[in-house]
Amino acid sequence: MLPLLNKQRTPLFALSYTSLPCCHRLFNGFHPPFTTCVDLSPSTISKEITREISISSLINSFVKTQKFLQSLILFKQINSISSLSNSADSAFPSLLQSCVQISHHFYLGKCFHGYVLKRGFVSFIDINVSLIQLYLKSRKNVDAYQLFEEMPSRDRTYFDFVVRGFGSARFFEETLIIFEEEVVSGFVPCSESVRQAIVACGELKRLDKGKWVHNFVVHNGLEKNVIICNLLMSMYVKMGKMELAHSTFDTMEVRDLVSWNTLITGYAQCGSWVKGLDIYLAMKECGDDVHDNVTLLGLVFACGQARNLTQGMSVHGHCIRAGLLSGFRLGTAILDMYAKCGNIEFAEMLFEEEVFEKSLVSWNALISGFSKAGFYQRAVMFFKKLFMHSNFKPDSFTLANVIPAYSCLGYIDGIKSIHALIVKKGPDMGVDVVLGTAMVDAYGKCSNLAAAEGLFYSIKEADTPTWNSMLAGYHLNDYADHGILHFQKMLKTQIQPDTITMTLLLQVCGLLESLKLGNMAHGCVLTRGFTSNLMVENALLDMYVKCKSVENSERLFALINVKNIVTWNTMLSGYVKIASYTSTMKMFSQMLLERGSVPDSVTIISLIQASAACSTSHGTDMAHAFVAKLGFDSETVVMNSLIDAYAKNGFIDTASSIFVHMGRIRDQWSWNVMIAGCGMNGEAEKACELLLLMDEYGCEPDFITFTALLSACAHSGMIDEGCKYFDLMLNKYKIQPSLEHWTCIINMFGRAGRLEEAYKLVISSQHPELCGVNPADSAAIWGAFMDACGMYKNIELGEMAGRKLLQMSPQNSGYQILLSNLYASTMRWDEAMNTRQVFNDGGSVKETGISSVSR
DNA sequence: GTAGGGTTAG
Repeated sequence: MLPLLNKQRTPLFALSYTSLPCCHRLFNGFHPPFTTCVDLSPSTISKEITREISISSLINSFVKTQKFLQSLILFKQINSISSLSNSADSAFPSLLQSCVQISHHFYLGKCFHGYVLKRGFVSFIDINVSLIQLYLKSRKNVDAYQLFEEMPSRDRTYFDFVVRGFGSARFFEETLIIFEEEVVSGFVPCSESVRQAIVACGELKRLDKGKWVHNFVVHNGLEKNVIICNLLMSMYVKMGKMELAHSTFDTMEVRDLVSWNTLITGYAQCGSWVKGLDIYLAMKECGDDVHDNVTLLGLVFACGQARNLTQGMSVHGHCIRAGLLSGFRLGTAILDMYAKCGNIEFAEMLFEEEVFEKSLVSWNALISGFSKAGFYQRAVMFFKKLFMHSNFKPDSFTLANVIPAYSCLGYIDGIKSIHALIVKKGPDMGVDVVLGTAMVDAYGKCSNLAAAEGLFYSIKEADTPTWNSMLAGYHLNDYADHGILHFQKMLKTQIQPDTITMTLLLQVCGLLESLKLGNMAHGCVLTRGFTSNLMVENALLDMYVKCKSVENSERLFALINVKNIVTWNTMLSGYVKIASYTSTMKMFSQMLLERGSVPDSVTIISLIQASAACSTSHGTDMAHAFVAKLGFDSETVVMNSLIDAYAKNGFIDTASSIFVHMGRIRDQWSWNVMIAGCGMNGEAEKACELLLLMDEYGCEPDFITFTALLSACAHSGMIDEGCKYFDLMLNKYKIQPSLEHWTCIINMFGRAGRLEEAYKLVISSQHPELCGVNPADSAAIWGAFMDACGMYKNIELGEMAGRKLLQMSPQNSGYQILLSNLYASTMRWDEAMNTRQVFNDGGSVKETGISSVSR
């Protein structure tokens, strides 16, 4: 085997490589390890080598015995000796093989490519092929393809090799091109190449090419090849062309279990689980082959996708009878099926009782189940359990499953620690889109838009859901203008908007209450053909409702053929919004007549609001009775709305007794609504007591609680109390004051005529580091102060504030209306009229952002 | 060759 490697000669090489860590391995197997090392000069090596052995043969021997690193080291050494630099020429194919086999192959390969070019060997088949292989292994498809193009003479073997190479490296575009070129050049590709070409068509979803390859198969008599036909079926399945997959199946001369399984799982994956089951039954009847766990896996998946628990349980029974439950992946699939069908307790039981071998995927399926069913605490608990007490390490699936649980619980710290985990050692965010998307969504939900944006722009392969998540973040945090810009940016990319994008876009338009933008979005919905989707239609309806366009919403409502509860609720809430209570009632009666429309808590809330508003004395009582009759009295949201209605109509005692009765079903909103109710009814002291009680009951106040409390104090003139709670909000609860808080407290001082103190507050609100007020809010705070000046007829201070406002945003015409009000308050009518004239010429109030305060 | 778990929404 190694005629040139004689034991007496080998010390020469061993000694010259002693500085390398592989020294011991170098001649392992040829002779005993060396203990003495003497440094030899290159000239000595040179003499020794040329005298005794052929370098190429030695290198080849190394490669044949899989001593790849050694072969490369030897080459490097030889190459540094100029007199020997050409003596390894015939070992180039072997050396390239070594590059392919060991790590850092790309850099080594680049080096060798240089040598190859220098020596003019690039068109030697074995060298070209090895270089291609090398580049493919380093994922450098462009370099590899260039080598293919530069190859002057190509035979069938060469083509087949390159097709296989690109195919198995999953560079499908190139695979297909090279395969086509092979056929066009008049060669008949081997069956392995045909297989690769079929797979490539499926992955690229190129139906035209797929049919062309199919045709090739038929014309070359390959349809007897079961594997090829199965692959053709699988290709059609991947393209969603089940009818073609089925017809291929029908024309097959020979079928095996894989053929049946491909068809069954194909139907299962496209949602036709009934069809999948039919095929399964047909297969049993044929007696063609006995099903295996892949068959059942397909069926279980189908039931899970279809959320068909009954059928799923029957398949489960089948698995038990067939004794396949503990088999390959089946246990996890069944667990997942139960979780998807909402039977999460059973899924947990399967998991805990260990009826099958658990894998990381089983953990992930369970965590996903909890997360989707809204059991966020338990999702987090199992995640922690996996992290601390199992032998598995969370992967990107685990994280993507637990992230929504964390964000729905508002655990920003949990989100941040997962982020740290990803950055530290986890999957690369830029590569894993789904995980990145989940993180963007989570930051959006936790109102950390800066983090969400930072992440979003770092995701290289952002897809539609990623863009949607960012859009959802803008919507959720009231950044409507950013949302519109985001959508416009999206249109400039290759990423296609889907129904969710359109829904979010319409919501953003609703947020802006801009009919103009809404109409444009409507146009977009029409041109992109999203009108047949009920979710989009409901969002469209909601947009018109939010823009208070009764005419458009009624027209659209009439056009929606199949309505669901959301459609009705949107319309009902719309009528409530425009105070058209008789229409609300009429629509509700109409809804009850419609088959299949059962009111839910959202419906009832609109009803309560309408009844309470149209008949102040009895309306709320009637609604209350109705709530009890329909059994909604255990629904927190409904009862909160009832408290609100009673309080708004001045029945604070009834509101209070409902609140007390609610007991355990009270949530943060119940407390907020009750505190606000007390404020409205002049019971600010009671509101303050409720805050303390809320804390005792373990319910933490939020910024809404303080909005209610501050306005209660403002209305009752309890300035010192108001200041105390403002301080509490800032320092104890660490809540950043919003525009509403600032205007409320300035208003409070204004009413009491304590303008100096109000002024101090305005100044303190302007420190961005301290309070984080944005420029638009800042202007609005000055506006509120001007209002306060008007109330106390302090023209001098008011004008000063006006100048400040003008200086801050010269484009903003809103300040003139405030100024005009200020003059009017002291009956300086001429000045008031003049200022208003400027305003009338100046444009719309809506855009100023001040109008809400001046009202 | 067929093959279990993930993000976005009314």
